[in-house]
Amino acid sequence: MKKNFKEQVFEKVGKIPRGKVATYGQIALMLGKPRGAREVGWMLHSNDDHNVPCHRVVDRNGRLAPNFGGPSLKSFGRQAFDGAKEQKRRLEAEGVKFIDNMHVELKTSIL
DNA sequence: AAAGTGACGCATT
DNA sequence: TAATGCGCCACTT
Repeated sequence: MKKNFKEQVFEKVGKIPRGKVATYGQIALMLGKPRGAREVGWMLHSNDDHNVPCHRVVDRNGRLAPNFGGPSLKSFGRQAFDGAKEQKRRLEAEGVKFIDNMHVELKTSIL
């Protein structure tokens, strides 16, 4: 259980204001790693701290992380993505607008 | 230590 | 919401 990177990632994600989302790439950029997008998402899946609103983190297209469509997939099925429905509802509750069932308005990104 | 892995990003097909 | 391949960086075994 290292720290460093994860800590930084969590901090950035935790700083995302309510009603906004951030992309892995942007977070990575903030950490000084323009190509570290993967690592950002990785920390989240590896650590999935319930204090970190992973659901506010989307990919560069504004799409949410792959939910694998159902809780049957033990791979993730975490509180972060309890299900596309759940996640969408959650983000909408915070003021994030969806352009599709899986896409949020990138205009709502922190950048 | 080396290889494998991965919730991405971008170019190409 | 194409799919595939390559690159990047950190973590695990």
